[in-house]
Amino acid sequence: MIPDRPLEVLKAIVRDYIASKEPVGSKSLVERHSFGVSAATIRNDMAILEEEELIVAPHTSSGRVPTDKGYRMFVDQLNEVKPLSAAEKVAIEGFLSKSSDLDETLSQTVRALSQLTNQVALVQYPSLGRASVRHIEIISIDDKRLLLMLITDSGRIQQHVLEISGGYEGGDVEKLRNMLNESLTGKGLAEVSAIAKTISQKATGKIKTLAERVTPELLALVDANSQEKILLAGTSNLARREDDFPGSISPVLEAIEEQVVLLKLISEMQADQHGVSLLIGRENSVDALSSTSVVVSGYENQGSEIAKVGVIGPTRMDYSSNIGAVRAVARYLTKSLGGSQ
Amino acid sequence: MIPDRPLEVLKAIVRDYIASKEPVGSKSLVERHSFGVSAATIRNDMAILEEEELIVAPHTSSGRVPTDKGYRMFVDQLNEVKPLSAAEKVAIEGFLSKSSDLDETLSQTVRALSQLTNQVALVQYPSLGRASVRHIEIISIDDKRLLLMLITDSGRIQQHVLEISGGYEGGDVEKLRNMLNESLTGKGLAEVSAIAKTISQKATGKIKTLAERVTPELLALVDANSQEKILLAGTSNLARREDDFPGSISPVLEAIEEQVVLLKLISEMQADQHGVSLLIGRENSVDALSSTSVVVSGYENQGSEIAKVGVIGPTRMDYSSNIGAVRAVARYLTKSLGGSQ
DNA sequence: ATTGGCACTCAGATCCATTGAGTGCTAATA
DNA sequence: TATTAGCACTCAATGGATCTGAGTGCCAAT
Repeated sequence: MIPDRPLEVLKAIVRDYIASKEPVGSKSLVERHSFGVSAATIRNDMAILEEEELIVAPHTSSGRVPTDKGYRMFVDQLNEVKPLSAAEKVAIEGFLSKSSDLDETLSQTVRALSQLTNQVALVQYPSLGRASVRHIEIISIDDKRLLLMLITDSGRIQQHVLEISGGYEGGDVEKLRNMLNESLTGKGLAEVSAIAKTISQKATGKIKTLAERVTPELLALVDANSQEKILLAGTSNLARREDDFPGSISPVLEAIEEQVVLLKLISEMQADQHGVSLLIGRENSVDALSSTSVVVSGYENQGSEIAKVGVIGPTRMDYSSNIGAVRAVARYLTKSLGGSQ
Repeated sequence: MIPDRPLEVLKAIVRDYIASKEPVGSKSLVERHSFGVSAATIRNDMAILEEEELIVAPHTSSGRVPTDKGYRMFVDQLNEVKPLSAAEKVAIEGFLSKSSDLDETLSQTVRALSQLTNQVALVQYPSLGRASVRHIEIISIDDKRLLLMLITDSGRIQQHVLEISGGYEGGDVEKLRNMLNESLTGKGLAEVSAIAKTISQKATGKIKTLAERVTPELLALVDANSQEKILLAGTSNLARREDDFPGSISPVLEAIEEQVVLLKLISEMQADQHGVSLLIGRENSVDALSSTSVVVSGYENQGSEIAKVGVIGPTRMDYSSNIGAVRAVARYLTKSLGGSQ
């Protein structure tokens, strides 16, 4: 629908604007790129683009700036993303190969991604969804307290200390633990609730008392596990791009700190052509984030996507390299999890 | 050494400047406060203060602004800090009474403090120092991986997943766990290294192999435990006070994200009169933080200080209420830990 | 020791002219 | 029909020049 040259012009505008932060005009455009035509022709093309709301002029008679729609068209046209440099690959490998511990892996990943892209990086913890119980552990810390742990097959470990009023014996704890593990290991988290109840009922005597104290906490853990969690890194990268935000950055930072908002945002995103999914500017529903874009990709364990990883930055970002970085990091993460799970 | 009225003038200047962000002059000073004297007299007093480098004029002939030294004198003169309102107390209680889990307690605390003060709040995890081993746990997750846990008496729980190449039996793991607990429980973290070695030597056969794999990881955990950790909240509060920072906030945010720097800073701080310790502006050694002040207080467990909690914000902050809030939160935290440990 | 008075300073606001990159339109051209 | 040169026009940004007012330091008088 949009002719060829105008499309090229759009791409050039986006690229120049990303590089310079200055609205770009027809003259500088013909100077920097070699379209075989004159500035006047470019102006005609720009009129088309403006008609389609792909670009807009901040003031009557100054250069043009891409709209959200313009950026969108730009990335949709993007058929190859900037691959990582060898050095970057090495850096990622170094970051990720160290640990087989989920917590560490994720926190290293998010830091790596933020350094790679110079954006705010985020990684979502593997969520309940398809997760199942790998192991339940109850440890007696002292005679008044128990440490309850839930380990899921995604590698996520959740623990909670609970206080016990009445006395109990080591044997009881062990019995309860075995009961729980026998009936729950391998079960999906969603099923835990129902099963745990029957255990409470089956038990007798002291163990029953104990079970009645422990199972609610176990369910709370499951709940906390399903309550998704996000790890952030590189917040200061946003601040460095202050000028890309209209009034002040602080509402943006606030919105990003608000995990619930972010989670809702990224969980609604579905990967497109590059295995990467993005929201540009007002495409996302959060008002404070109207001048930011989000780039995420899913990462997998055992063949199915378990959570997302990505970056968030000003709408005026280098989409090509950010998409490349996010995609690469997601792959490395998948590989790293696959290797150790 | 500094006469009475000038001191009062200093206090008024600090308060007015904090409230208005405008350099304050002699005239507005006599208007807003009822010194019984004229503006000219105030000017004389201000000359004294300027002589002592407690205040400074941004430009020849504009109002005065407190220097770091001025703020310092101000807070040192502060003999009563703003107590929390009833509503604030209720809010804290609500925040902190929920959990007996260290992780949760701390993260709730730091969020509460940041909301209370509208500053960036930070809490340091209890560090090794006087901490000792309460319990060591080894859990076999599957036939290739073990989960190693270290629980200290400060309530900190640290875990690490490690992969085992050779096969092992459940009994071996249990034996090793018992050996470790018998010899390490109650011992200070500093002693763990030496003792763990002798265990490796004492063990035989399969257990020895296992021990040789596990103890290094255990030491790494101890190390990670001694490697202090800080929890932050409310970063966006800094951004909201953008104008209080000369060029851009981003170097400030960067410095704050850099845990190592922060840790060094707060660990060198020693409580003064109010049980609270503060660094004002350039009193701290970090360049990027030269226009911020740090307010911290220690919190205790079993009678001795185990870590710090506090806020960091622009030098132009409301010291009185921030000191009050930090002190109160530290006390609540101490109480909350004492109750559950 | 305090004060009224006064000359002086200087950042910030306001106004104005200039500049220049950029536009839209039209008439000529390939 | 698509392209282009030319031209009048717009308007943000820039850089004085000027004005204003809050604030100062100092001095002589109380």
